[in-house]
Amino acid sequence: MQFFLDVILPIPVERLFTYSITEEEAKFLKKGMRVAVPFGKAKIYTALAYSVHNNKPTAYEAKEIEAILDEAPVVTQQQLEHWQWISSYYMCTLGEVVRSGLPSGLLLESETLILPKQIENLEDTLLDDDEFLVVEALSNQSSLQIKDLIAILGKKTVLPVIQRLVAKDIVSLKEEIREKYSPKTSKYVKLNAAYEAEEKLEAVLTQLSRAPKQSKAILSYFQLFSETKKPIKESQLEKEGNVSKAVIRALVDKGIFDFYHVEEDRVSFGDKEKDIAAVTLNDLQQNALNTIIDTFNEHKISLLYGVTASGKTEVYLKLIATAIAKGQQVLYLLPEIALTTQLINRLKKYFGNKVAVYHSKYNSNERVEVWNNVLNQKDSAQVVIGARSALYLPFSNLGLLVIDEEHETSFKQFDPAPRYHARDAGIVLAQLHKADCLLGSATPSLESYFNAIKGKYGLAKIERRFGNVFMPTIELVDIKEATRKKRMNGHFSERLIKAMTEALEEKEQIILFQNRRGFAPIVECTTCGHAMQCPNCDVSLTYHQRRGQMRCHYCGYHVLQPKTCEACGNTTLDTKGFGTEQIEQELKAIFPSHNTARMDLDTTRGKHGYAKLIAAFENKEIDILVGTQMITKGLDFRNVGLVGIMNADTLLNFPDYRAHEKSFQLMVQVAGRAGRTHKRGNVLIQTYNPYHQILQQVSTYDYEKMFAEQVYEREQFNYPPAIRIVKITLKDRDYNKLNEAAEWFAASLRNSIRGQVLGPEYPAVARIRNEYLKNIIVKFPKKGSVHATKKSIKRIQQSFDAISRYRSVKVVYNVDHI
DNA sequence: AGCACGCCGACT
DNA sequence: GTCGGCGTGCTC
Repeated sequence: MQFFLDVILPIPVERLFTYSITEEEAKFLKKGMRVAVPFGKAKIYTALAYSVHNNKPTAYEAKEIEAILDEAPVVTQQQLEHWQWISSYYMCTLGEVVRSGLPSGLLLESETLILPKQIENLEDTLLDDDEFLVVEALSNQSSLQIKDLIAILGKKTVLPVIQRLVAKDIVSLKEEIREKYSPKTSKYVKLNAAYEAEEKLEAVLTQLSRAPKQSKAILSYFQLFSETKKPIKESQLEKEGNVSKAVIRALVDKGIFDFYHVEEDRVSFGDKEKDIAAVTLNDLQQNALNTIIDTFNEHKISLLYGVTASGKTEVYLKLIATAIAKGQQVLYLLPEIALTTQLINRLKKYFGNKVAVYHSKYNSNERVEVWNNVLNQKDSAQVVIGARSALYLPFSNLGLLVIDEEHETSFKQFDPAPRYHARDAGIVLAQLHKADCLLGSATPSLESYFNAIKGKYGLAKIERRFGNVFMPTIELVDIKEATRKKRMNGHFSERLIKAMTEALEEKEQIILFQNRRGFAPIVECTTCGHAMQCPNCDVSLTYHQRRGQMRCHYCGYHVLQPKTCEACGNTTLDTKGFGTEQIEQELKAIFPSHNTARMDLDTTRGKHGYAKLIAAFENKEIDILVGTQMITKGLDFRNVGLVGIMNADTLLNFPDYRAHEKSFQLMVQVAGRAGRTHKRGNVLIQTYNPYHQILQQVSTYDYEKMFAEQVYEREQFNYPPAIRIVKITLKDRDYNKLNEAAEWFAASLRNSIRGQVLGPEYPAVARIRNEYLKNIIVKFPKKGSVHATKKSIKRIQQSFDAISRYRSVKVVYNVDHI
């Protein structure tokens, strides 16, 4: 009897791949273990074991697996079930889900190594220049990687050289898999067992009378040990005991001290815990909590709608504590930008070392550690706080899922497949685990609120701020008139400057919101109107003042800013529009004696960039902070008296059916940064159109009205939540081929789908990285055949792929696209 | 996704 | 004349 294994490879190919295995392996292997398999010409890939069977493939000879990488599954059954749901719902392959779900530290790939075979005493005439360079490099190093060769030879095509050398039997090749994950160890020092008895120790100390540093080291060791009652790290003895490394080593050499290594969690926190019982809820919070618990008892999802600074977090804390007490795992999902140290510290304060963090700024090793801790149900990862990718963790005992800032559109993954929405995928995950699921927001998404008032979700509200602080006053400032009368100071109206001056006099801090980074989006010639375009994409280049560059935000193309207009040669270049950089600059001119800072993608790069800015603002080193979206999330600043929104119109005029909903949410969230304690805060919104319905609704915090109006509009124009949407994007370098292909695709869809097919149409940016884009939108009713519709679409793609002329056209699906 | 094979332009 | 560009097809 022969045995075979079907595996999931982390590649965008629909099917499973079959490998041959021995009977022994067949007995050992379980679904969810990793195996290393040869795939393609020579590479070794990590694959996930899916099923063992005896059906010999007929069309090909199955290869043998290379190795089994795990003793026990690293991916659980429930996870696989969830991943399968993601793959089918979001129309991508299971392999793509595996690729984005498994931390890269667990997904190893082989690397080709070039090893010397016979490089001694070679005739120089046997070798050409490239070959000689390789041989010479190999006489110094035991092996080379392909990337080394590229560097050594200074060119990309190194394979022919390698092949020639292999043919001449001078080098050999080897595929090596390297485990990327290495546990972190710490070096500890302990007294050798032989000296533990007191008299022995005294003898040693007398023996060391002529080595004062060494005897002092031993005394320091004992002092530290009696203080902490814990094992002593070498680094600790070095620092706190004030002992040099050389002295410690000398003692180890004498056999008095021993070194030993202990594996350590990189992501470990202090164990100081505050008692959760000390958190008291006010009546509003308590009511909300009770409502939530009631809905959980009905096995329903719950939506917590609490205004900004109403104390939603305390409600979460109580629920988390309950789940922990039951021994369950908890997942607390947040949008990436809201994952601030502020919030993490708050959680750690109550749950101490039960809290693990999982997000993209964590490196591969740290992620693997969290993964393993969750898999093994370790206490140290009982509460996971993370960004959307934390959904992929191997929970087996999930009791509570909290999705905070539920309305955030960044929960939807945009670029590589799977293009999943963490809120929706999270709800499915919770149902799979029969876990409680709580969505929280100060400005719920239309979808969730829609579900709540239809009774599908439970709804809990907190309608007042914690401590009865008033919601900030919102004032709309008409800048159309001011602009016409030339009474604007750059982008600042007189009203805003006055309010800022007052706030600064009161020693309050100010936040200014501008939803665009960079200095100015476009540099335009005032003579001919020409703006520089990106050569690879259909967008204007953006001016970045600090580097004096014109940059493309889509492909990264950049050039130095030209002095004259490319088109007409005039020097009348002028900036149009404005970003955070320019606001900051104007600010410095208007308020030269105050400290200003800017917070956007550019200033928060790196692991700690963000935290530093936040800390500086908290410590009141910064008076005025200019920022993008980033400042709206999860930050709880005590001393902000004024918030200014520089230009509300750029938000409202965004070409997207969600623009109004998003503007409302963003502005209310930004406004919420003001006056969170004691004094009532102020918000100024500058706009050209103060009578816009959304601005009116923002200024009165009228979510209900916004909701009713938007839902009505969506129903009228056939948009979610009334219906469902799949966006299909086709891409190709060939403009004509793309058009033809897109028409073909759309026509086929119209033929076979019950629902509306819109397009194909060019998106706002119709070319990116030299690829032309065209979108087709499919709208279909929620009721009925969501699954069937997707199946029909997939079927059409199969016929599409069979047309050889269209082979190069890439098709991308975006289900529930935002 | 990678990677090899295969066919056409700009240059050691 | 080659090197290297990327279109096309395949991977158990």
